[in-house]
Amino acid sequence: MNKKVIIRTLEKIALYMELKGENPFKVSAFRKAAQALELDQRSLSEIEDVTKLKGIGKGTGDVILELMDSGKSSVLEELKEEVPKGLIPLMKLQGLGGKKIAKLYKELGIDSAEALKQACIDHNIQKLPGFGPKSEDKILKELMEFDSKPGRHPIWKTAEAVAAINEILEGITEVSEFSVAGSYRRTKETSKDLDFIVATSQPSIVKEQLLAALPVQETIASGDTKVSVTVEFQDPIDIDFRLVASEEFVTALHHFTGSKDHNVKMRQLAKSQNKKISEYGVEQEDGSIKTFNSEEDFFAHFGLPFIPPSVREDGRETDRIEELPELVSIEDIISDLHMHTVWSDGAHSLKEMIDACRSRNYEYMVITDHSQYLKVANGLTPERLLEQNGQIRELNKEYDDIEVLSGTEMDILPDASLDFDDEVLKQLDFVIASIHSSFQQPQEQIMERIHTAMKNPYVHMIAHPTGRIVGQRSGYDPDVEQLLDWASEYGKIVELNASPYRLDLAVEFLEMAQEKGVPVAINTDAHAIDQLEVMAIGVRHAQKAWLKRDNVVNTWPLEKFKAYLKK
DNA sequence: GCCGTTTTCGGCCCGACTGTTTTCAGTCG
Repeated sequence: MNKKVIIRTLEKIALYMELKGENPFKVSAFRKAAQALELDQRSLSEIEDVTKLKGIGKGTGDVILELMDSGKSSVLEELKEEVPKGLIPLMKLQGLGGKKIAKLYKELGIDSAEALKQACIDHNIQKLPGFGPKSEDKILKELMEFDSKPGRHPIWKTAEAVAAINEILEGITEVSEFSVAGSYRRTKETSKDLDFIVATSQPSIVKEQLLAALPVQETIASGDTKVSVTVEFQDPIDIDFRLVASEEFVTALHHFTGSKDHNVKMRQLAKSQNKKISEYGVEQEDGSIKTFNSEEDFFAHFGLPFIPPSVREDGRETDRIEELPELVSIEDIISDLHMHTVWSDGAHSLKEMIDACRSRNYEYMVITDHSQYLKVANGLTPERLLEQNGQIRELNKEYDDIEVLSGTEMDILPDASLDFDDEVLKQLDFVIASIHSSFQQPQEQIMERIHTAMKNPYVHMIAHPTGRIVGQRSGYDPDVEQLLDWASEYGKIVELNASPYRLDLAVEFLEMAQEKGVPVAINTDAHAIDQLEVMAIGVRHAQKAWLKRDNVVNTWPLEKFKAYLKK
């Protein structure tokens, strides 16, 4: 039995129990059991006794054992008899939870979205105790928009919204300090909404100014400390602003940066020290509230080093603090191995890219323009490539503060051949191989193409290994585990493409790469000078996989890098 | 339902906002 199926079943049981109005702690016990399984790296067969896992006891353990045994869960089946299936999707509606939905079912027999809609139209909802005209209105509106609402927003879209909001907040003089928080600050690849913490002594003025400056589509909530709006930038997106006093800024920022699991862990830790964390500060044993000047101080108060937002995810980060000093950080990055110039589809010249990298204090860099197959990108023929190679070698002599290496981003063609002959490749310092075409091929063909590149002794790195675009396309679906095994076998580097459009490899695969000892290069794939900045996003994405500095190629000194290429 | 070198019973993270109430439950993050 698949572990994922068991996890989903436990979560489903929790959901049904919620709809049945079960004790909320019992409900969360099933969620915790699901999480315990999820967080355990081992496969089911490797776990000797599931009930030994923290969070799994007799009740949830029995469910798991039954599932492993028979593939069924009698607990879930009984619940399904009591609770109609049509209630499940209603949980997604804003403002409706288990209890209210249970009430709608018991009192009005509502068992589907369709029935709920009709009840709203017939004004039967507002007659129920606990509901009123406003609830009825809201539910109907939610139901109408249900299908049109986008789920999660990819980071490359939210980045634009964040930039626009930052600009607005900078322009409000009553704002003393502000920061984006939430999943965006944790560099999740998608976000459901955006959170901002705004420090001010005049919340009502700031609130007014904000609402006036934003393209507000709808106001969801508007209290003294919280403003929730749906804003229409490119797509509609929900944004929460928390207006707090200056001294509360740090604890509010920590609280609303999350994740939820991280906060739960921190609060448990605080409790064990007889303290209490809230967004307003840390309540001490004597009842006084302590506030902080920085998140560093906040963590230090609990005896912890600063935990970067990017790793505040599943709550286990507080147990991994000894790994933090080894975690790759932006200061460690001394090179970028993948970028384009006007020779192919880039916006800037060789010299301009070199100067931009010098101003970032890189010790070395590689120019990697596209190869001839990619006609739309003005890919280089062998002749042009060798001409560029010559120019790079000349230019490199002019600088003593940076080493400019000559490379290519060579296409792996649909027929599993490579775009350049070995005779050409051997003249280059660094060869990237990547797939830009025929994404729809069956996995065996895709893997054959990748295998060709892996086997070639002159290829050093596979770029954007899955070809995905975050939140838009899933790429060409390679068998990543096989790909990493080959990389390990043939001594190749895999790329973490830092472009927020790609973030390819994804976090789970980066973890896998590190486990297998495959070195990762974080590269910007910059097509213009300003895109060199996405290195910071890539590094934070790498942190989410707990990549160690030593496993990241572009933290290596030039000599070590060159030695690796030679072997 | 799960957990426990203070505990086998009594907790389980904490607080704001809304819409309903007339002091609060439900929902959300």
